[in-house]
Amino acid sequence: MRERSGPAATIEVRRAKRRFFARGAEALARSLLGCRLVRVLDGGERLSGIIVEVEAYVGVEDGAAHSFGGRHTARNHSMYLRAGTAYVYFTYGMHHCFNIVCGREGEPVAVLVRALEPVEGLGVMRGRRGRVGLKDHELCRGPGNLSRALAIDRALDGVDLAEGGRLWVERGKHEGEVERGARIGLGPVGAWAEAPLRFWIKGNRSVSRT
DNA sequence: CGGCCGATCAGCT
DNA sequence: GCTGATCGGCCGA
Repeated sequence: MRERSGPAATIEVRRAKRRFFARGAEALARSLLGCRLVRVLDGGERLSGIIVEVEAYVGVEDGAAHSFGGRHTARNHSMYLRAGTAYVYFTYGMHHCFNIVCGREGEPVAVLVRALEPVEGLGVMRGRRGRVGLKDHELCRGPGNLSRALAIDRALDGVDLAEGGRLWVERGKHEGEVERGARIGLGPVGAWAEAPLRFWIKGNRSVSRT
């Protein structure tokens, strides 16, 4: 069986507006697959990739979410801002994870973007990853790697994707099947550990796990 | 290929 | 003091 090698999606150069983000995490997660995440660096370099893997964190009832039980701290404050806000947090002492806030205003709901298929700026991404010999499909595979490749860190926590000039989403469609399964890396959070809230494009090589 | 583990630090108990 | 929405190197099979 042959792996697909073409791009995962057809992109329209149409920036996602507030309304696109203002819905539940599971619905947004599915719709983000096939969209393009675009990042413009201070120097003007443009980096982008097609979103191929996401996880939904559905709100205060979600035992695996940073906002579980209404927890509201300095770290997760962005989750309480309006839909379309970036929630970027630092974890394991060395990695950043990039999320898109969704839901109704004030509801701490978000989608974690776990992997991209690189489209623009692969050379810059490769340099930023700092590891030699990476294949294209490894550049943005995994939430920490994606953040590193696109220069996403806490400086972007709280920025508005529906307004901002350095980070946004372009609507796109993909043709592959969507698969779903348990989210990755969760601790003992009961039934929430098994909830099938991770979504990915079947067969795409940039997906972190299959 | 799969499991183990260290890195490294902010947030929380 | 412990743990984590991770990653990659190392080890053994």
